[in-house]
Amino acid sequence: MLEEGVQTEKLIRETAKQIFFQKGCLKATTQEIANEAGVNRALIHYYFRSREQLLDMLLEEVICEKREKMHAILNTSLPFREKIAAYISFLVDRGITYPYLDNFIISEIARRPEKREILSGRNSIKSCDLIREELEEEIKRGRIAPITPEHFLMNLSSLCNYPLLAKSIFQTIHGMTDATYTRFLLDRKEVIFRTIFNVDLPETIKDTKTNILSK
Amino acid sequence: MLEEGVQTEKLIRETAKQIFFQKGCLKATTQEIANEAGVNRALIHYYFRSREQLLDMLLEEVICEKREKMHAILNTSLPFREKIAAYISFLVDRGITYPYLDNFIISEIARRPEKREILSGRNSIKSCDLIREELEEEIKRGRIAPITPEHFLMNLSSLCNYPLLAKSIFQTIHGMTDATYTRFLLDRKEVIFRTIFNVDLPETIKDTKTNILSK
Amino acid sequence: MLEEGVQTEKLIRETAKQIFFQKGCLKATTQEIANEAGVNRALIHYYFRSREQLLDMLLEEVICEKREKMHAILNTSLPFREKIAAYISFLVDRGITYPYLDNFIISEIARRPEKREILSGRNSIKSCDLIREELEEEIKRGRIAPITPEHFLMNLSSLCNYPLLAKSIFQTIHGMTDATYTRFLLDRKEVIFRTIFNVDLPETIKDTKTNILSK
Amino acid sequence: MLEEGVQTEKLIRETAKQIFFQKGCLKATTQEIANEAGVNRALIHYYFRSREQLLDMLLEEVICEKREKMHAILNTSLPFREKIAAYISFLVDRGITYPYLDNFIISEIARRPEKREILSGRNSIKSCDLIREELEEEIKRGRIAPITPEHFLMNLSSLCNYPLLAKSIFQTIHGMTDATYTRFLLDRKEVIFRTIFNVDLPETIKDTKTNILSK
DNA sequence: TATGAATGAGTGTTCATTCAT
DNA sequence: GATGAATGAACACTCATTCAT
Repeated sequence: MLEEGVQTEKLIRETAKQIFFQKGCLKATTQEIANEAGVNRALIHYYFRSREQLLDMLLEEVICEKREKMHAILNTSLPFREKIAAYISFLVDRGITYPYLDNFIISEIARRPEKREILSGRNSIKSCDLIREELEEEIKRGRIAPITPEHFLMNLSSLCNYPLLAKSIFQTIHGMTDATYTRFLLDRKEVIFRTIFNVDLPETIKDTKTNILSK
Repeated sequence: MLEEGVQTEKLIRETAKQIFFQKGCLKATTQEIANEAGVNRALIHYYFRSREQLLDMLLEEVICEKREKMHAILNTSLPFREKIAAYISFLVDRGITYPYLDNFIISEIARRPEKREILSGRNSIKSCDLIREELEEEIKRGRIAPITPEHFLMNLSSLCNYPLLAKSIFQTIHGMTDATYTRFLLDRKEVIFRTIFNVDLPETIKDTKTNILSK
Repeated sequence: MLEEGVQTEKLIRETAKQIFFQKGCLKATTQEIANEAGVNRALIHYYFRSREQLLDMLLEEVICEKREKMHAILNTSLPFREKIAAYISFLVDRGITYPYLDNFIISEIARRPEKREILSGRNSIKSCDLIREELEEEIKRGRIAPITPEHFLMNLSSLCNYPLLAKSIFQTIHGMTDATYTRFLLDRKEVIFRTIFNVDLPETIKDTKTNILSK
Repeated sequence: MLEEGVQTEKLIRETAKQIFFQKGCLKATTQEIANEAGVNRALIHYYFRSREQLLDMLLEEVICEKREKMHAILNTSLPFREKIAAYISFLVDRGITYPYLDNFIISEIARRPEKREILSGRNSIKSCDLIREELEEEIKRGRIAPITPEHFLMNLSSLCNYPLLAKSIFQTIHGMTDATYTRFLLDRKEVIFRTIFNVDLPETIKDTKTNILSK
């Protein structure tokens, strides 16, 4: 195959994602990545020039993908509550896959503030603009307590992301096993919906293709 | 003075806290700490033996202090909602002081899982046990939607901590200045209360010594 | 060449042996070894992981080699006196090559008693067992004064090794040049034989392939 | 007392001798010496200016003392064999007290050849000159095989000193306990006499004040 | 006389990176 | 494309030494 190299590049990228975003090894060395991927350390530089550029590429990739999916969900023509239910479900599932992603981004930006750029996708519409009108409509109808879209989204993000980020802290304090904690996390999908809207997640939503109880 | 050394030790400790927990420089070197504190690098080893032990000491100190204050708040004889209002206020203020603390803990535990010990204070009562009965009472009275104490506390922690943790992310995405963001954070005290209890924060609480709008 | 690295590794090893066992620089730093070998300091860690492991490798190598040669000599079918003559010759020549070896071993064991292991080769036969019977036979025949094999071997070792070990001391006290001292050492081959057996070293032995006057 | 300082100085000196010459810790730090002596580290510099000067002082002291006693023995009017018996006894006992002394001297001289000076006591008569005539007389009388005084003394030194120096090596190879080895060393007093003179150590010598079986 | 505090020079070690093959 | 060898820059850490008290 001609694309043997392409596969190797992908192998390195996926391995690095695992190490950084799943295992949370922020300081993982190129050697550790190479070992885990079963390739020569020098190959990392062959494909990515430097550790730093590999990092940036990973971040860009993972952040863009996330943003696109989030926007896709918010752009659907679903009713507001279903849309948010899908959003919650996506965030939680995403967090289960890459629990340390936020942690990683935060640390990286603290280290090199220039990297903020990666976050603010060029000419991309802000999430809060996507829901502003709908949210106002819901408030007007009295289906949700008055709140700005920024606080609304921050609430959502917080309730979805923090429990994943703080997995190790919470698990330790409450003495939960990995299984118990994953169960706890999935339960949260409903809890978060109820906390946000102050009503139970309707059975109709649970069963739709938004698949809020997946995984 | 006899306590000249004690002062220097404290200076190093406080400087390190700033660098690690306020500036979020997880990988700060001993040299950077020494420079910032204006002392010789070797002094850090003189007082703390190793970078690792300095880290542990800082964590222990800051975590214990936080846990004690949190428990103190939850142990007061205040009505439930006031207690929680105070709790929120404390968490947010705390987060403004040391925004990167959770981030730091998470990274440290990912690196050295043994450090979980530092979190689980010896023979300390779990927070959720402190509120279990009161929460059940509130639920029975219909003053809050049914929820387990674990999820209740997780909601609280998430809503308070994440916005601080993710300051750099959110600030970038929404193009907020530092001042705007601090304002946003303080606003959240009321937003969080409303999100949790689905009622406005009563004026009476705002004005009491729980001082929910402080800072 | 494929073995370029192997050569460099050997270069480092041989250089280190010279510095430690010939020049007697017990405290030689990795930098000094690297300088002497004309390589980068980091290469030492590339090949040997740590200074400690380099040391252990050198010791193991040099001790094993010595033990094997000693046992080979004691296992030959030569007459006893010739065997011992060969043994003396080997020890003295060996000592001229690596005068500080014993000194090094002694210091290392004082520093890390665990290293005794390196000395006691796994399942290796003790030297004194190899000569016990022959020595008893010689004593019975009245060709040597009664002595235990342990004392006999200790006498041999002492008479051969100490003059090399203490080269600097003796040379200073007696004001000998390097050349004079080497002559003195080679003379000792005969002196030692005479001291042990109380007879002159026979001309026949001198000329044989045991080559007692070599070097 | 006015001489409190003098006592402290002596305490440090004796402690250092133990560490260096008895325990064989060549690389012992000033901190280790201070700890062992129970004094402040800075005191070592107060009394001895530097670690190096402390070392030199210890060496000078211990070497001079040894040389004087050795010369005293060789200068007595005892018959030659008794004199040598006393010499052997002294060397072995000395070695039991400070087994690592020679090792230390050798290492120091390898490190700083200037220190040879310490060995060659100013205007002191060489040991071999002290016995030359007597030895020649003994050879003429046929009481000992022909040998130069240099080789004779080297034999003596080797047979007495090496077993002490190489204690750790020999003990390991032959699996001897400390007690067994000390017994072995004391036995050597007679063995050495026999090896040198090819006759048993007379009972009359054993019982005299030269006390060859002491300790 | 004695000491805690402070420092500079060095030491082993790690790591990302480069290069010849 | 891929790799072993090699390197420079940095890192935590140690230690003898100095100094003010």
